[in-house]
Amino acid sequence: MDIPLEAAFVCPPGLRIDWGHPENCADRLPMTTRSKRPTVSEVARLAGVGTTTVSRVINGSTRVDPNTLERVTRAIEKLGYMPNQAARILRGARTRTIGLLIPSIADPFFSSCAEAAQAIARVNDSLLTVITTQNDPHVEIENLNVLMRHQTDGLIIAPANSQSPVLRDIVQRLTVPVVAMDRPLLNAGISSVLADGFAGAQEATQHLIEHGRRRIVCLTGEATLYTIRERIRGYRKAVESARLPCILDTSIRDYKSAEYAVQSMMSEAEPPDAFFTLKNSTTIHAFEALQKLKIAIPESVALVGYDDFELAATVRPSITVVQQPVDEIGRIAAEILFENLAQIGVRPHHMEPQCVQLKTRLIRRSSCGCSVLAG
Amino acid sequence: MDIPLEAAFVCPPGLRIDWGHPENCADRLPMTTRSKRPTVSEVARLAGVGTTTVSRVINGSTRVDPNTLERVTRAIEKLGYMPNQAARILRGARTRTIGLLIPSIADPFFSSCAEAAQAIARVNDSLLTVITTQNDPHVEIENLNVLMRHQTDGLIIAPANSQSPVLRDIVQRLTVPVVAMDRPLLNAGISSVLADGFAGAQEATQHLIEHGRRRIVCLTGEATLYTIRERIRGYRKAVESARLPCILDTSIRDYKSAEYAVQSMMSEAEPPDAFFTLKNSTTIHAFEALQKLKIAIPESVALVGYDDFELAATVRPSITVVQQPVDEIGRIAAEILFENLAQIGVRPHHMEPQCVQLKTRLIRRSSCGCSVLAG
DNA sequence: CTGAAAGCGCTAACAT
DNA sequence: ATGTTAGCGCTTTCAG
Repeated sequence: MDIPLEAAFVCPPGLRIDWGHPENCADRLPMTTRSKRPTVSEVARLAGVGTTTVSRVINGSTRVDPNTLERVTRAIEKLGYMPNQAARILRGARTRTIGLLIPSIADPFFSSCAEAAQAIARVNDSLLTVITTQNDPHVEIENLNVLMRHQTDGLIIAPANSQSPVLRDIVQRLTVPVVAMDRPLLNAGISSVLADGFAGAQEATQHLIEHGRRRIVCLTGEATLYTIRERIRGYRKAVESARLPCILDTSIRDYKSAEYAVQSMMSEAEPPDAFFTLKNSTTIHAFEALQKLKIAIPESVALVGYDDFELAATVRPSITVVQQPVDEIGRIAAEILFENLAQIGVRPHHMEPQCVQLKTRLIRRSSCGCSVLAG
Repeated sequence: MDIPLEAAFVCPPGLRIDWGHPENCADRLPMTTRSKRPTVSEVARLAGVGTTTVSRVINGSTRVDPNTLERVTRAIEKLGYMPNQAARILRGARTRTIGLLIPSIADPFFSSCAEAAQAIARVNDSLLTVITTQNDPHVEIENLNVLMRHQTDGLIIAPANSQSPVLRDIVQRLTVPVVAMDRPLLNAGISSVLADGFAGAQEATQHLIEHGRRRIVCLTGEATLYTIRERIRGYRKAVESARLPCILDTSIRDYKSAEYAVQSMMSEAEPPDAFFTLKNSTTIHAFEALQKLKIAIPESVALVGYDDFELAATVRPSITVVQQPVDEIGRIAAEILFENLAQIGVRPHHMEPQCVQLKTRLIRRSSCGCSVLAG
């Protein structure tokens, strides 16, 4: 038994929803807003003991007389006492809060990562504080400072720029553990959890080649992100190995640009026979444009997208994609962070940074030319 | 000028990425992990002043000699000093953290709300801590306690059960402001920000009726949530006003159950001529089932869904939906929370609770029978 | 304009 | 087994 009385804080008296005694409910705290919460000394006074004893009870020390323990426990319940976190933190305790610094919460990829990370935080009795960067390096650094001011125990970050020397310097002089997620932070000596975009893109491109496609155009969207670059590398590797042309198009930003790009490419002398899109929005825009222009998928052009999305299987034709282990990424990043946290104090310095590369999975549906069972 | 030197904390010396002096970068803090951060007294000593003066400088008091201010500022920068939040909080300052208690982060609806709320928190110089309930009342209460232990300044919550007396009691005796989001918490005397599901569903059903549909089946999915109930009320109102049968089906949980439900209904003597689905997943499952069973939309049955989703416009036929003001909900909930926070101390008790009902919008696409421009 | 000192609530030496 | 006390880092009277 470690912290036997935590239950008293988790569910203060009368608030237990399972085994509560209704008669305890109504009359504990006055309805007028209590501005001051009870403190250890008040509990101590009521129980007729010293503050140390109360502290020991709260923290589950066994060296307390069963009799006193009983009295103290009752005093705690009577007062509805809850320890003041700030005081504990001031004395050096952890804040039990970790920070998550990501481009956006609304992005399904990152929101899934966040959900997974939060679950791990919960298991480790910690909270997750989410703050977004919109991929703006300035905002990123500012928010990183905000997080540090709030003394989060550690940090998971998806760096806007994997090579930013400024960010690297800041992270290196941080005294709390940091884990990079989805994108590494190069030479910062921190662990990172990534999906293997190179292999994923290579496999996808290779698959298209096996379908007999010869002019495979890679629709990158904005190509500044590390992840996108890796995918480009994978694509390039595959086409070059097959002595096929490497054709990159970075122009697609929205539906309009997609329609324009597709239309002009398809009316060239040697039109593409496949598109490989490197991110979700690009896949969708390209798909819509193809539909609108009545270009048959996969007959005229095949389509493979990077990153799965809910309706990829539902649209007609269903879209073949490279699927990333989204939850895993968030989960493992958080797990590594808490492992690091557990090491602090045990070993003089932080753990050896590790770089976890997660495998992607090619989900074969119809748009690549595979014939799949309907549904 | 309010807190003129916060800049010093936002961007400690050498870490400014715009106007930084590179030569300041490398040699400030020793590479060995500094376990102890500098404190006010260290700054005071270095600047040759008292701690009071340092505090004044930090907090932007104007009553400081320009000369001393200069010295102190330099000392702060030299040491890379950052105030210790815990100490401030212990003295009664806000934690500048608000909590968000939602069913799931991965759900696009709530992740969008969260993004909007986080943006408002940022504007108010606060952090957002997200914690999920999976709609489990037990988890909800436990997590609410966790949040309170962490002394968040306030709380935004999407209650798993709008009528839970237990949750109501807990919330009522909380000393921090609470705002309900998406779903109210009845009789708890707190503000709430909701989308008007009743009106939205009524309008959608009405629209189907205007298209000449007579047997409109409402596919509710799980019908325990407040929001779903409101939508059912709206549907019922519309069909009953038109003296049409009110047909509810609560059976759809996944693709399988959707296929089964659709198939059996369509083979009845009087098959439905329209489906009104009350949530995203139900819409998608029904749509897939209809596709699979080769039932023409909207010729055989029309389809209208509640809640918009990215590809609703892309699938064929495009799906007519009731669109909720997602960002607004998160934004306004957070705004009200910070308004309440601002009132504390000014007025003796919290502000009058307000209930904001946001209008939904019917997005007319093809599946309802409207002929829309392609795209 | 500036400084000394008290005290926020808690825990850990160090007594007893 | 239990109590006394110092002090975490900060702000804020209250004096100078």
